Amino acid sequence: MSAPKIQAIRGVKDILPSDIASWHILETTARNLSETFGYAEIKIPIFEATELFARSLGAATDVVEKEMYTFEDRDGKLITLRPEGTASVIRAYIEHHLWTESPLVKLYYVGPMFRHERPQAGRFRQFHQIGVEALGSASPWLDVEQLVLLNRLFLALEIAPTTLLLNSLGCPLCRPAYRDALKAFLSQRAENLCEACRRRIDANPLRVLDCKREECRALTRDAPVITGFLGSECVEHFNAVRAGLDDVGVSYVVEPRLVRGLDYYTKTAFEFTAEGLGAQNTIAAGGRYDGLVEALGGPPTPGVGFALGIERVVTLFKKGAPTSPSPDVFIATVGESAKRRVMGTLTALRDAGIKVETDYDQGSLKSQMRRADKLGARHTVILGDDELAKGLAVVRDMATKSQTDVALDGLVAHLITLLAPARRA
RNA sequence: GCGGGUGUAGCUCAAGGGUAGAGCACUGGACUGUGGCUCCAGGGGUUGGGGGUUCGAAACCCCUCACUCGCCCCA
Repeated sequence: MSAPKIQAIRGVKDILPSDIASWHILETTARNLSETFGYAEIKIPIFEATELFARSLGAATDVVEKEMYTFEDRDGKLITLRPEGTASVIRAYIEHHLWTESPLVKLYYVGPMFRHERPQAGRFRQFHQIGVEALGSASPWLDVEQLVLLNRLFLALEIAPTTLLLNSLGCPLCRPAYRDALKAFLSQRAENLCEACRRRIDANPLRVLDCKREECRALTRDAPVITGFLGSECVEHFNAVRAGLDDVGVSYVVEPRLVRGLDYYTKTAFEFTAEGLGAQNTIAAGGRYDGLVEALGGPPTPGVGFALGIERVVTLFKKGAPTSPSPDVFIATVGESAKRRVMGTLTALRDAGIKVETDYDQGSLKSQMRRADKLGARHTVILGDDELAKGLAVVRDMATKSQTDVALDGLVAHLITLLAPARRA
C-alpha cells in the first residue's frame, strides 16, 4: 500500500492527454509550414559524443560547462544527451555527405533536448524544440525565409503579440575589433558595474550588454555598438535581411544588444519574444553560423537556423482544444449474459471503424448512462438480459433521447448507417 | 550553484494553538433497467517527512524533501 512513491525527475514533465491537443496543433502546423517552405524532416539521435557539443557550442559556454547530461558509456567513451539540435544536424550533414545531394540542404527536426539547469517558468531539464536549418548558402534570403516561416507560424497559431529582435554579430573578421572596443569601454567603467558584469568584461564582454540590472544598463547605454564595426560584407548582409523583411512586411526591432549564447553564431542573430511567459520570454531564436560546418570537420559551408521552444509556445495557446476524443457509441450492459457479450460487440464495431466505449466494471445502468453522457457518446447501446432473450438491443440517441429496438444480428450495420452522415461531414 | 514563496482529500483551497472542513470530482439513493438539472447520503487525510516547544500543533521553532518563482544562463 505505502510503497515509496517515485516521482518524475526534477525539471522533467509529463505531457498529459489534456495538453496533447495543443502539442499536436503546434507540431503539425510547424511541420506543414516547414515542408511548404521546402524543409525536409531529419531524425537525429538523442545522444551524441560529448565532443560534438563541446566543439560546436564552444567549450567556455554555460551549456557545455555545467548544463550537459554527460555520462560514460560502457566502453568509457563520454556521451551527452543532446542539449540542442544544430550540432547533430551538422554532424549528420557531414557524415552522410549531404552536400552531394544538393548544393542547398534544408532540414527540420522535432524532439526533446536536455540541459541540467535549475527549472523555472518556461525552463525545463527536458524540453522540446522544433528546429530548422539551411546549409549551403550564404544568401540573406534564407535568413529572411526562416524569419517569415516563424512569423507565419505564429500568425497561424494566433499567438500575439510577438516581437522579432534582430541583430548582426559580425564575422570573425569584424568581431574582434568590436570586442576590443567594447572591452576598453567597459574596463573604464568597471567599478560601477555589478559583480557579474565585471567578471564578464574579459570572459564574454558582449554579455554585459545583456545585463538586466538598471545600473548596468544605464552605464552601457552609450557603449559602442556592433553595427558600427561591421565590415562591408556583414553590413550588406544585414541590410539585405532587413530589406527582405520590409518587402514581405514582417516587422522587427533592431536590437544591438542582442547576443546569442552559443559561440557559433555569425552575422544574423534573432529572437522572437512573447509576453506572458515570465522571465523566459524567448519563444524562438537562431541565426547564421557560417563557420560551424567547417569547424566540425566538414567543407566550408554557410548555414542558418533557429530553434523554437515547444513548451513556451504551447503555454501561449489560449484556446482550449478538445482533450479526448468522444466515442461514437457507448455500450451499457445489464446482467451477466450481456456482460459476456460485450467484447464481441466492441470488436465488431471497432472492426468497422466505430469508436466504442463501455463500462468494463459494469456499474449500475444509471452510472453507465452518466458515463456515456460524460464521454459525449452520440449513441448508447443498451444490452440487457431482457433484450438478449428477445435477440434485441436498444439503441438510444443521446441527444434526442429516442430509443429503438434493433435486432442483434443487424446491430453493427444499423450503427454504421446511423453514423454515416456524420462521418462524411 | 545562490535567493524568495508554497506544501492540508483525486483537484482548487479554508481552518493562524483547542474535535481537520468546503466546493468540484467519484459512488450510491430520491427515480427497484435509462444521462445532463435539483436534493440527500457515502467513501476517501499518518495536514510532504523527521525532530522540538506545549496539557494540547495543520498552525510556533529547527532540520529535511518536494514543488514553484527568480538569479546565472537559455528555447
